[in-house]
Amino acid sequence: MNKNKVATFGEQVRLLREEAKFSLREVAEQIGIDTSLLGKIERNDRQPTKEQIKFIAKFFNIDEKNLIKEFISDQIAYKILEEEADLDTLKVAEKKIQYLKSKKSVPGNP
Amino acid sequence: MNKNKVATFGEQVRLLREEAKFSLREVAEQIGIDTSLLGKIERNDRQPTKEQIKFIAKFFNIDEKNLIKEFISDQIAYKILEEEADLDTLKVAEKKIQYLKSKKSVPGNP
DNA sequence: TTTGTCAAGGACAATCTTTGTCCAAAGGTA
DNA sequence: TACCTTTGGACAAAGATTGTCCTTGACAAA
Repeated sequence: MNKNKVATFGEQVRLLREEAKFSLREVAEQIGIDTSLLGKIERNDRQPTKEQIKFIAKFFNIDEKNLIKEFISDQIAYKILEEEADLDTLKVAEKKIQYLKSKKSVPGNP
Repeated sequence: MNKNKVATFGEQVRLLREEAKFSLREVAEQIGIDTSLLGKIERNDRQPTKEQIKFIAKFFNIDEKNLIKEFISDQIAYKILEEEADLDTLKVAEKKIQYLKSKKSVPGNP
């Protein structure tokens, strides 16, 4: 798969599947879920569980951690869009992550 | 309030309240919620609704949009932390936001 | 046409999560 | 003691999500 192409989690899964020339049914069966559910996941109208992501990664033989990252970044992207939040909200979030990490690692802090 | 200080949504609300020398009860009463709930919001163990954020902004006479941004960035920060995701997940999210925005704005696209 | 496969999407029960309140307890102050 | 503040547990009510089943439409092959 083209690594430079930006695509949502679902789109990426669909691409993987189409490249490998599988039908939804074939893949869903292997993963152990309903055909319809996999279709929804590919269209981003159902969120996959961690388990399902693992199965998908295993099925297509791709890195699981990376696929999870794709999923989480999707969730963040959708949140920003649906809240109509400014892009720079991400910058604020980044600062907070560092702040919260440092906070946690200070000994004697709750 | 010091704009350079990074703090979570709840911490910021608490600071505002303490600076203005109000008790939880006094503020909660005005906002129309339980004292305990406001306390939890300040400790980030309950999420405020949009409505509550509006009331809080009004009460302390601060910019509502900005407070909402603080809230959303909090949510993103907590998500990254609890998923133990890489910081660069945010970069991926940013690309996806742009991608999704451009996708939506192309005429003749679903 | 008919048959078969595929994907899209609606409906819905089951399940999981979150919300908001009430209450009890701990700590402080007068 | 009496009073006030904050914390946090428990829990019903409300809300959101999941996964499945089923129907529909599109397309291709026989």
